[in-house]
Amino acid sequence: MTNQNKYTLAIVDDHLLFGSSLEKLINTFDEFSVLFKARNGIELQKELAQQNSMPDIILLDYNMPVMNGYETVKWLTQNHPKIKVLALSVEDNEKIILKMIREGAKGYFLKDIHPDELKDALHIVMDKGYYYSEAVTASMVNALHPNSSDAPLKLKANELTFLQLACSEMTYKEIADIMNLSPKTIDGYRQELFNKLRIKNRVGLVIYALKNNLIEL
Amino acid sequence: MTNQNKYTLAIVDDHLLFGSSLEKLINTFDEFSVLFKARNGIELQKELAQQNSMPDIILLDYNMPVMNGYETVKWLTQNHPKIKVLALSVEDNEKIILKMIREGAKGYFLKDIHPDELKDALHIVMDKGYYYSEAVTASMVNALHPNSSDAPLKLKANELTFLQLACSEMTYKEIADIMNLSPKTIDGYRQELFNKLRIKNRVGLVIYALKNNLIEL
DNA sequence: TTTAAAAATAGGGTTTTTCCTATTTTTAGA
DNA sequence: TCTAAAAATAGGAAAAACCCTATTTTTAAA
Repeated sequence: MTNQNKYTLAIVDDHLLFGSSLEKLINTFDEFSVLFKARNGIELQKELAQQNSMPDIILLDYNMPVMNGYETVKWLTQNHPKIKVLALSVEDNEKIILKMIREGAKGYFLKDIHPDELKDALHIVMDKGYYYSEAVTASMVNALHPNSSDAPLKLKANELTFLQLACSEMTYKEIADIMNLSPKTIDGYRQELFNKLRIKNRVGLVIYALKNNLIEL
Repeated sequence: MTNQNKYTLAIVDDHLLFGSSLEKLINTFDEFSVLFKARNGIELQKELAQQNSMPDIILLDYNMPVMNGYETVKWLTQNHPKIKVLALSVEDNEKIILKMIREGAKGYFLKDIHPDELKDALHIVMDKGYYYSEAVTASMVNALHPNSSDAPLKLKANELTFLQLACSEMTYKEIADIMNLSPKTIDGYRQELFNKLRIKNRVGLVIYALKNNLIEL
């Protein structure tokens, strides 16, 4: 296969070493070659603007500091719908997977994938237009099965404030003073949150707040 | 340079794609070639046992599920002191850096290093025996500057277990059952920890555990 | 084997948290 | 202005958490 006929890729990853290494690997594949690399979505946009030919596939890391995978794939599907985006991540996180696919990614795989599987995936995505591994399929099945519905669960402003203050060593009485409310009102917030969040005690509150990034440590 | 004269490396990383890619990259360096790869410390031990020549350098990922970077470098410095270990991680975490260096790693760098810098690092480590980047040096300086004293504060095994269990919605009575101790003993641990950690209540325990990576969320 | 230190257990009291249910006040819309 | 829903407040009581001091058991070392 001549170089002209190869499918071209772009790699978007903030880990230089990984990006460069992956480039070498892909260039050993007969039918693929790397057109360029970028460190984040912004750099990608610049590269695409000054490139005279578009890549067929973009390998996109989810975890990037500047313009992350989610924002980037969103931008790509709007501005370059022909380019197939494959999302890449270290995390086997169902939410991320679904988010990326909803936004238009044609596939998703983990960084511990075997190189042969990557090669297969590249072929398949050029062939069929998408590549969904078993893990991804499983996630989608789960998503259609809203058993453990993970609705964002909106908290009212006061509830949130209380929740955040509860993640400290203050007593509820002290929290009531700070919020300028009766301790009994605070007690109401507490009970309401216990019910909503299906938790049993104040430690549950702290854990919930942490898991949902409602407080910083 | 003939293949015979090249310095040899081993790569230990649980992310297959990264490991394989990195291998390709390193094999493009004139003076280095990859002898073998492993996915964790256990696999590395097996490989070393059946290999007839030892690698000059081992590139070791810190984050591995089975036998992690810390344990692996410890084992290596004891069993293969001649092999130079370079630790590799995505996290710019001072504690990890220092831990690895104390255990005998000859260098540490982040996965967003530039390939050229990696190449330089490999040369330097073969030349001088170690490679400490600016980031690492900064960490060491900080370590010698115990301004914000972060004394590790050793907890006894039982205290630690209790602390971890306390970061749940269990009552102390339930924790006592699990640990097969009297609730009074648990109460003793609690009080002891409150004094040691200068905290006032159970929420303080949870926060302490989180801040010191004693529990996962 | 003796002994001192460490670990575990106990008693008992105070405070805070947790859990009901019910009433008053405030707010927003008809 | 009237009214229903939401928010705030209250009382009371059981459970859990918290605190201090003291005794028994276990452990390790002399």
